[in-house]
Amino acid sequence: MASSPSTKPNFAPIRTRRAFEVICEQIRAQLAAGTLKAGDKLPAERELAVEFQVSRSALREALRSLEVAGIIRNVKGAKGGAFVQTAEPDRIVQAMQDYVHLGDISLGELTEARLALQDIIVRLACARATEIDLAELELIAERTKRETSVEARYACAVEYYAVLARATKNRIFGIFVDSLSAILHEFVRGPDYETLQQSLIESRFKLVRHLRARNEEAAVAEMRKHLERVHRHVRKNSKAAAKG
Amino acid sequence: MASSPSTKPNFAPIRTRRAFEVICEQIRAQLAAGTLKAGDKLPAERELAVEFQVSRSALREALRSLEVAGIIRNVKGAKGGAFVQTAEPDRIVQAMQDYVHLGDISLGELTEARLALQDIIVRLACARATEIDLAELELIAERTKRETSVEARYACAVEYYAVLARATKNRIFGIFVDSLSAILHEFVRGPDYETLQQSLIESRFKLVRHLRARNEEAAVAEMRKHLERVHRHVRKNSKAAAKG
DNA sequence: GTATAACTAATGGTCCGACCATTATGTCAT
DNA sequence: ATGACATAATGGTCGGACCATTAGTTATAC
Repeated sequence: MASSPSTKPNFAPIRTRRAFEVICEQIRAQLAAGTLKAGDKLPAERELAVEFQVSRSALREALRSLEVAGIIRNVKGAKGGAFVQTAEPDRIVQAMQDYVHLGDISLGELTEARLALQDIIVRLACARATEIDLAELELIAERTKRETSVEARYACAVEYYAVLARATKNRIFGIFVDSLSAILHEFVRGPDYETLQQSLIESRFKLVRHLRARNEEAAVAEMRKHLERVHRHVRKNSKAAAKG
Repeated sequence: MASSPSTKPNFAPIRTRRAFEVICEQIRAQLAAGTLKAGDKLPAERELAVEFQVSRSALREALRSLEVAGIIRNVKGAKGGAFVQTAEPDRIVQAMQDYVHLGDISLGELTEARLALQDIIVRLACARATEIDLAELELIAERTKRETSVEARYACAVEYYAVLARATKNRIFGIFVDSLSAILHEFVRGPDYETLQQSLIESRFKLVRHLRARNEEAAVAEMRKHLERVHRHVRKNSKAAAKG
């Protein structure tokens, strides 16, 4: 406001670099560079603190961040320490869940994304699913039929989608599907969910039959029909919850 | 191994619940329940520590986790504190990046996923893009032409994809695209990238023209052609890096 | 009166040192 | 050999201290 007009301010936003951030970056860099990889063990906290020339508290905050990010796992006791983890998509799912909770992502966006995503997945799975994949899908569908609790059957459904995604041989789709499943889980409860579940099982068998026949269009159509029923239910519940 | 065969072990994996985890959960729960929402300010650390009956260190580790997860932001000074953040997809992108670094997600998976994703996005954008969206896309393409540095032009490309994703009116796709852009960024460097960039600009204009004409198939075809060129380049670089 | 400077209080960031809980390993008595 | 016990390593927690930054308040200068 009171700046002289002759010189353009052009200030760069200063950024206080906290100790733990720098430590995290260094460790992440070693990870990207490959000097650190899954299974490796970091030195003990007290040792690392000396190495980085920070207090143990600051170092611990860095390790805690990395642990929360799913990069390391802290195990205590003798021969314990911070171990670099193998990749787990859980954190991505968690991040997406946080995002949805914090923001105003609508149910419509979620269901639309899922529909579009499953379209791709079914097409790829139709081309690439092995007999092992198909058999596993059938097995899960069979198991779903035998399960008694609503919760157990839902878990089966999640697994079914996950295995289907795996059949694409592309793990990226698996992550996306897992994330959406986890988020939509919160909306799925309702009075008539149990009867819906029952009627969905047959659809899962049909899908496998289409996949085995490599009938892409029929498979996609079956999945769309399937999901649209689920989403109708979800929307109804959501509306009921908003009213109640 | 040495367990008695008469009794099935069936042990539940015990889980040491650390203080900071419990704190995180409670705060996350309040978030999901809506009692905490974006913009709210948490009590001061020393105060919260008393409330949770833990030491300040333990509480700080919890806050640090939440900050790393993008849920809160710690601002210091008087009237500072932990503020609940508005939703930012950055953390999801970060989580995906970590996953790729840690795991063995191949370049092929990344490019395939991007291709499939952009297919959907182009189709949706074709149906829903407003004139404002289209004008912005053109503006970015124009700006790309004027930029001189490779890095600046790449930033324009990322922005172009982001705006295109926004044109779908579904933020989920935006997140996916941002994530893949960030990850693929690492692979994009190379000797002849500059000449490639130049030749890609025209393709961006063409895509906008197809979108404006609501010609879905032409738009999808243009995007596929565009991406396949980029991915060929990326693969070549990747192979060169592996050899070198 | 107004503007500037100095002071004060609140708050996150860091450090230190201590102790606890858990775990692996070595040791010793039986 | 085997089981109980001691030992050491290591993460988890605690409490207190001080620093740096920031917003508000008060004093001072003009």
